[in-house]
Amino acid sequence: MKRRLPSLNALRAFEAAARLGRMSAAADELAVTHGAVSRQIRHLEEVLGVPLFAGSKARPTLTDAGRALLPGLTDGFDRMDAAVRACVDADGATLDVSCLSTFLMRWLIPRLHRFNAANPGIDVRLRAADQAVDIDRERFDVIITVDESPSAATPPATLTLFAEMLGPVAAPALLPAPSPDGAADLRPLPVLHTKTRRNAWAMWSAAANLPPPDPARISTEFEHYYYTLEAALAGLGVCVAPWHLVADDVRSGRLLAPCGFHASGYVYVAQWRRRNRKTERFCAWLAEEAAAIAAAPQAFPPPADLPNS
Amino acid sequence: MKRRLPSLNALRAFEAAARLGRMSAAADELAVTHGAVSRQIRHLEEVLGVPLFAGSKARPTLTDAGRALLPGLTDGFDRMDAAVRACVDADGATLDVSCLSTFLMRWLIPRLHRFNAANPGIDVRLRAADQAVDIDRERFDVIITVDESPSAATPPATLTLFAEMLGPVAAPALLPAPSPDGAADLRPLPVLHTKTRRNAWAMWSAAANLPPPDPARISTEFEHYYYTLEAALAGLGVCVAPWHLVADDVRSGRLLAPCGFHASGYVYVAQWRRRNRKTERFCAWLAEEAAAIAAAPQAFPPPADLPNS
DNA sequence: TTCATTCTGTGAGTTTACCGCACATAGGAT
DNA sequence: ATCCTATGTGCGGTAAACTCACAGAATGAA
Repeated sequence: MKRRLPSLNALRAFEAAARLGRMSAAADELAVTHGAVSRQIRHLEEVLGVPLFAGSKARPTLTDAGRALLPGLTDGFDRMDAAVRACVDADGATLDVSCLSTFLMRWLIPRLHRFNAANPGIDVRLRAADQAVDIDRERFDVIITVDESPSAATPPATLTLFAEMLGPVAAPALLPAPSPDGAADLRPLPVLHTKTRRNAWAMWSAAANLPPPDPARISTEFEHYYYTLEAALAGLGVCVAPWHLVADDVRSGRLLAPCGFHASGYVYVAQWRRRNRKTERFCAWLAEEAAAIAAAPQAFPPPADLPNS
Repeated sequence: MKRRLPSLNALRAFEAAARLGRMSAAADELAVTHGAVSRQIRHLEEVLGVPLFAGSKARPTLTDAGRALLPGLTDGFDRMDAAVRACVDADGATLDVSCLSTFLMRWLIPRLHRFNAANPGIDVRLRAADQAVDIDRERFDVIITVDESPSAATPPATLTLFAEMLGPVAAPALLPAPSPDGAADLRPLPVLHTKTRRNAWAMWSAAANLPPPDPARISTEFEHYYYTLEAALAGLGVCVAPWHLVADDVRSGRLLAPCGFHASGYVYVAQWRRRNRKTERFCAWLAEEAAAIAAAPQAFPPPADLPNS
């Protein structure tokens, strides 16, 4: 006897609302508006020909029919969810990674060829996401982000990659001849800012215990950190950059960091929900790569008055 | 941990295709085209990041991932289906009845008040359906139809209501004074036909062993049997009518049936899939009502040459 | 009581998912 | 070789589903 299921989306909306007791809560869980849930449930009631919720509009309660319907649906959805999880945990499925966009472009992608070479069977799918990603809702295997508020009720597994170290960098062509100790005078240089991280200079100055640059100095603001770094490389001015994003450039001499780097307080972390072979391999590789660039020249003795007047 | 299910419709399409082994079969089951199933599965593969079918296009086979996904989905959908069935079987739900439209209007609806009075807790929802209704696919509790091809592999439970008895009827005002034996001369009357049942006169003439009306006679064709009956009642001519639809009119004298009625071979039946309290009550009531009108005057001696020249 | 808050119901308008159609493509069978 | 069967896909249309904004109704606090 064939199945005769009503709209699956309506069933899902009802299941969430019935389980949580409120349509608004279901709307949150399903990432839709309460109106959408309300309509879906009404539609389901019409199709089935039986009221599922009753009582006051502000505090609806399940009817007998609703109570009869709920457990089977919850069970059914749970089983389907388990099946999907098992499927995407299999080795053949891609490894989905969410990552801060600048980190993605300047750190992860340049190194990823090594992971691919070592793990030819694992297909990595990258996605740039600069706003907070809800690891409970989105289907990512690993999320690389900065640890700001470790307040989640059930915190996901977390691998600390490294603490962010900030320091001013600029192209060598822009700087006057460095003094014998390697320091250079940054004061005359234009200052580069980034719209999405306006507190970069302030964070650095607090961490380095040095005054921020004079607001009166020539400055340019870019939409994206990636542009700012490119601008610094192109010799447009000096910007505050995280060590891990410029380590290769500093080591190769494409950028100079005359003031060294200081911890900003941010910590880069990789988070995951389910440990499987793919996730383990990737996180292990991340840890290796992170360790390889960990030695930031934070001990570099900065000239006392360099960055500002 | 919240669920992270991909599109439910895509999951359903995959489940059907994987279970049946062919996308076309899934398309049949889901009552969509094969293209729709193909797209849904491709979409699912993209979202999950894992191929589910492989092999030749003409004979796709499940991948390991697909095999891992299928049983959980089947189980989940089955549980949901069971929950929905239990819910609609509950007393609070409506009783959904599909019915041939003329039968609905001229037989079921006029009698339904008695069912409602006797079963105030059961809400009947009627739907007219003149083409064949697949009781396995549509969500009806009872389907009233004519038994034509009892060839279904797993025939549903069936209640025979009565055999169809056909006979010519006309309004008394249209007929000349009847002869002493109650017969009347139908020959001069216009003949009423129905588009959806053009074989009515032929069926009757075969059953009654009388010649069909002369095609040269004045005739009118109506779109729907209901109109034809109304036309006969209004004195527009003579039509072949099933006894159960005109019994009340004949008994009250609004229609005359000078030739009596003869079995057409069609049998009216009620079918259902799941027996529950509502279905039982309704079918029992149907049987009662059917029995109450069963006595068609088929023994009425027709004049040998009445209907035709 | 009265007001503020919270939650659901709903009309209007918009987006998007989904589907059908028609054709292309590709194995497998006779 | 040719037919048959089954899936892949571009295009276009439609209905489902959603958002928005507002209304209505119950709860709790002042």
